[in-house]
Amino acid sequence: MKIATWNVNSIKVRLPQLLEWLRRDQPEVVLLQELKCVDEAFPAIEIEELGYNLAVHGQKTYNGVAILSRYRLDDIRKGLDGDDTDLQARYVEAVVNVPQGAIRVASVYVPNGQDVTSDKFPYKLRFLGRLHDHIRTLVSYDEMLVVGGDYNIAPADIDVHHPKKWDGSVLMHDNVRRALRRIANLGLMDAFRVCHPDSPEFSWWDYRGSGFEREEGLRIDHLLISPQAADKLKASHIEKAMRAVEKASDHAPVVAEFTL
DNA sequence: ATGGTTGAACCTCAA
Repeated sequence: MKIATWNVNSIKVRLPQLLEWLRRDQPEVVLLQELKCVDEAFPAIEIEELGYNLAVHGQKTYNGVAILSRYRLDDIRKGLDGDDTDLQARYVEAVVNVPQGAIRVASVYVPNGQDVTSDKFPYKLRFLGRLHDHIRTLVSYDEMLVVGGDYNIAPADIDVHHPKKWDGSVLMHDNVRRALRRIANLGLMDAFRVCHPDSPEFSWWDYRGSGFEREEGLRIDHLLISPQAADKLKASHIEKAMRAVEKASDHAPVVAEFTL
């Protein structure tokens, strides 16, 4: 059973790559971020034709998240509690009905934060606090849980190609790292890091400055898994080759494999 | 050198 997360940076532009990848790798569940389209514009028919059920939480121009699943989806939830003024589409959750039981999954697009002096930075920290509070409830269900997405956080220096160069960046700031550890401390593990304790691999490379060609990447996309899911974890990898194609997203998919 | 690239929508913003 493969569960993957991928920030597509526009589902419209990336649809041919997504369809080809779904046909080739056949992941059972895919968590998408940065759709950059409203629900009505989501290419549901093309994806459903490949056998996927959908939970889409779209938004015009920015953000937008979705769940694709080969199994039926129940209990679909869109958005996080804690701030009625936050209208950004950054969270969608559902229960995947596998024959062996149920797996709760969520696709999350944590705000980038732009710069520590920007008002987007405190918004990022507040969002992470709301995510923490919601996950605290989810872990109490004692079920297989996978919260995947673009966290816009490199958890440790090994997750940054050149930590000195990125010092001060909102992607590796102490406060956001602390916010992520606070979520992990609820009992969630980073699937890729569990499988590869010492590998300096990345999931995002900046379009600017030929980041990918220079191998200047960061690992900011994660699959956080509950102990019940970690017990079944078999492998995890990053689809780096998908960052090398023509018209690539700036993110590569991160995949975790489970033996149910 | 305070740049550079991409996407969506608009003539700029967000990443």
